[in-house]
Amino acid sequence: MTGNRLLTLLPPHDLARLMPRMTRVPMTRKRVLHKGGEPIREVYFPNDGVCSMTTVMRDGRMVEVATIGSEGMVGLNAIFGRETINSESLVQVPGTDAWALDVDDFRAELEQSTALAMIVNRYLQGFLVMVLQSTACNSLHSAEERCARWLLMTRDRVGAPEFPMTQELLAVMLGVRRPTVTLIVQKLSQRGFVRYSRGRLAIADAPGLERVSCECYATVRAEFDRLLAPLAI
Amino acid sequence: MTGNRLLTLLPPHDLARLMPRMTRVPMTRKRVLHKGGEPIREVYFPNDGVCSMTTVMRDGRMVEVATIGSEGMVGLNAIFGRETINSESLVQVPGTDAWALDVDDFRAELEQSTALAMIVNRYLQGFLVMVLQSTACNSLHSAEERCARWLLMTRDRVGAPEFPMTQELLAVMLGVRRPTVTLIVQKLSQRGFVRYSRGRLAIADAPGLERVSCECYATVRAEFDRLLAPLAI
DNA sequence: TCAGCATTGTTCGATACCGTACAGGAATGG
DNA sequence: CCATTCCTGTACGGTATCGAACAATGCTGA
Repeated sequence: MTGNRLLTLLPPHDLARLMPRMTRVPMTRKRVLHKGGEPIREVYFPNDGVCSMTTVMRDGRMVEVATIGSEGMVGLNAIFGRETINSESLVQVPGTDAWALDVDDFRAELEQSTALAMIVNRYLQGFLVMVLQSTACNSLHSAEERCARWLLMTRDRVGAPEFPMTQELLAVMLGVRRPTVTLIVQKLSQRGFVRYSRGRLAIADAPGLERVSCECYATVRAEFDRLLAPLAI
Repeated sequence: MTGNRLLTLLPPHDLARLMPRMTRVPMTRKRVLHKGGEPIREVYFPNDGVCSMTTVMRDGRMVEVATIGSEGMVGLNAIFGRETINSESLVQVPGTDAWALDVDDFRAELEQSTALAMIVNRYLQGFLVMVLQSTACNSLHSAEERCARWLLMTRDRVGAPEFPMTQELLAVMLGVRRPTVTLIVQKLSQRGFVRYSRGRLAIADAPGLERVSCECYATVRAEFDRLLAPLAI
């Protein structure tokens, strides 16, 4: 049916009303879901794969500010209105598809369905914690720690220990240069935590990887688990 | 009356209903408004001065994740409930006082007053943009650029080009060590952008400081100005 | 099969910042 | 007025990461 965690939490009745208005869009790599500066037309509920919300600086440098997978939605700020904020969202790790919903439909549904409003509210809460933690993380933790964190987060979201991932993309995620990523990945390989070959990354020793990752991984994950636990709704 | 921008935006009737339930708390330096891990009891609307929302890591290292002054409120996440998130809020730059409001009163008022809900919603929007921008900023910009940005932001919030500020605090704000701050401040002094002496910082050449600051200063400021413009309510 | 492209590996010097330690000056409180 | 505490300046070697090339490898499509 759907692999998206927010949609899964919806009561069947609410979900049934929503489904006819949603379309499937393929989660192909590098697909741009929201372009910076353009109004949001649709919001997306990924069933798998991973999307990045990025900020683009004036000099063209781009860096990830938030990661979104099946636990959330792309275009959260549509709750505030159609205007975009200074950021761009795109698919980083490909998946099968995401549910796309027109912004107006989404906003209308938020009014009608208290369940959806509550779920989106909880996701917003988790999203905020994630971004706050990332802010601290980026100023205190090394590129290696953050790399390990990102790989673990991605594994959780794609639901598999192996996924396509170029070092170039990883460099954008972490806000470092690509050669730095090469060094880090080599280091992680030598210690047996990951295996890497030409665009495919496999996590070989997750507990080991978690040891070299910073605490931000566990913190954010615990928060999402708490907020999006089925029973809590 | 009040110097807090959110309260000022309230219609007189709504503000009048709120005032009797608020108390003044002095904005003395290092005063802790929300302790990490403890439930939020009150939210605060600063009239002046600057507060920091910080994240504390397991090893004790602390770093600022958001700055709050008279343009906002401390304890925004009370909109989600009483539970704290993994962060601590305290006064960084002293001011005269802030309005304190009991969380339950705040939440009740959010239900009753659509004006307050709308204003808080707008502040949330700005807050999110600020934190997202900071995430990117922390991973791309140098300590010097971020320092200049922080000083300009602080000037805007205290409404004066001179304010008390130790290098130790500045180091926590920026997530760097104190000796690094010493070097940066010396550099900014030599170029005539700031004057500094024992706990007092004065901005001598704001346009100059803005030139060495990263673009994040202007971006976030423009966003808050847009969102909290009186006419837009 | 081969050309072309995307991706990865590697080098180099340069620089920003760390970690730690210590010393001196200014404010503060008894 | 003295002791203490806070704040600032400074030093040092060490490390992470930059910036900018260039080489090497594997994929892909004509």
